[in-house]
Amino acid sequence: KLKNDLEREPESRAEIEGSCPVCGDRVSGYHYGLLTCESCKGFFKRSVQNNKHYSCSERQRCPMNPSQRKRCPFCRFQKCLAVGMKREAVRADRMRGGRNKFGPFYRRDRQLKQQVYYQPSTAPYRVKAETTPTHQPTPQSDHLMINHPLVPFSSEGHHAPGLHSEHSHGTSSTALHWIKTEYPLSSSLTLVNSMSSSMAGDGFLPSSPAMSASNSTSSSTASTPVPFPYTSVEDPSEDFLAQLLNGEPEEGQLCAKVLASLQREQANRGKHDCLNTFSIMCKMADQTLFGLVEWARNCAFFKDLKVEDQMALLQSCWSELLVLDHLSRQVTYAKEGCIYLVTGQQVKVSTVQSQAGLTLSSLVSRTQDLVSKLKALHLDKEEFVCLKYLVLFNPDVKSIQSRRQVERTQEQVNRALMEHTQRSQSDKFGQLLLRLPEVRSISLQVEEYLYQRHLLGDLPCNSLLTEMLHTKAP
DNA sequence: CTAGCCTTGAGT
DNA sequence: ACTCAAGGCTAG
Repeated sequence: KLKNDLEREPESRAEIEGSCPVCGDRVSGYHYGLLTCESCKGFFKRSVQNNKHYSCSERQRCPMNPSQRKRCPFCRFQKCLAVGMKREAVRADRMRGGRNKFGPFYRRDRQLKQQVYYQPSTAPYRVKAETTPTHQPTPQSDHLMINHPLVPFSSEGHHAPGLHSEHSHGTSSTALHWIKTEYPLSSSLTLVNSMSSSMAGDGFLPSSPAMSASNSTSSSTASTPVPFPYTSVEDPSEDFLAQLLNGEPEEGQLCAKVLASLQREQANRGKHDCLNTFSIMCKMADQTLFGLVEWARNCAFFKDLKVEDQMALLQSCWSELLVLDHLSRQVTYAKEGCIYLVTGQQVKVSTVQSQAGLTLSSLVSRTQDLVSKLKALHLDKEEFVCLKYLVLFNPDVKSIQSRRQVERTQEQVNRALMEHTQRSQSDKFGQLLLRLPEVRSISLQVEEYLYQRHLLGDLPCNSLLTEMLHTKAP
């Protein structure tokens, strides 16, 4: 019997842990944010510690597998970052042993995987037969789940001596609260609790590992400036775009995060106390919104703005960002006739339409129309980021203090988008910009719809969504 | 450089 | 006392 157990153990372990997301080799544990093999762990460590800059002699898409991974360190390192390995987890002070702050996340992630593994049929989310008899969590999304801890780590304190100076003392109007603190609504929402508990001490060093193009101004060994990964670019506008792109979150991680939060939500309620579909959608939107706020806070140019301006911009465009985000997800992932949710599930449009009321129904059709138009234009991710930036940096928002700065950024992005689109189709640029009014219009309708439901008491309380609806500028 | 194995040490 | 992710070491 014991022998049986001993024999079976490694099997199931292997199945749960899967293979290294970088090269496919055998996983040896959590390393720098997720489960990877021993060699990729070592490679990542060396690369970050020695501040390596590789380049690729091919077309930056070299195959990654155990036998070929040595061939192209550039592609290997890129893949490491792409799957979510964290530079912040490599210690600047080289201290050995002990645990860092990610420890709790590893534990949580392990638990989540156990759950998912042992109840594949209860599958990640029961969106309830009401609207979706059709979803099957694709094997691909399962794979993502397995390989990504739900970890949006943003800062590893680096316990660098003498670095914690700023704390958000002083001004704290209630409305400003959520963006000033490390995470929005940290007091009330679950998403955040899990992480703020262990990271609260750090204050908010913005620490965007994304971009710091300039190199070492500080010579201290702690807080090594993070090099910009793409160095070989011929065109300045593409370089600029790469910078914007660098802050884009990875869909797989977002998906895992949202799923995890939904799962926690459901765990907190009894077995038979299921949320209705609308509430689930709200929760998804809410989590997506968190992601977008997080994105904005860390993204180039935006993080240089005054907090008040950041707030004003986000409050004015959150719904547009949400719509845009939805659209990009549809364009890149959705199958024909389906709506692709952040969670990786697909719902037939017809199913939704048959259940939806008048307003929602029209909203869905308008959105789907826009999706097909955008699909026809073959938007790439550069173009989507630009649109997001254009929507975010809106100099027409009232009460903006650094209007010049916002304007300049908008112009810069606009120019980059123009140059980028000109090389593909004749008037793609114009076509793209022409879609923005519709995005705006849809987003307004969304807000209105949500507000109605809010008045009916249908919205889950304590959501960022609700808060946004409320702080709508007069 | 690579990658397997070894040593550390905070968190449990 | 044990765990297990960090860093270290070293043959190939």
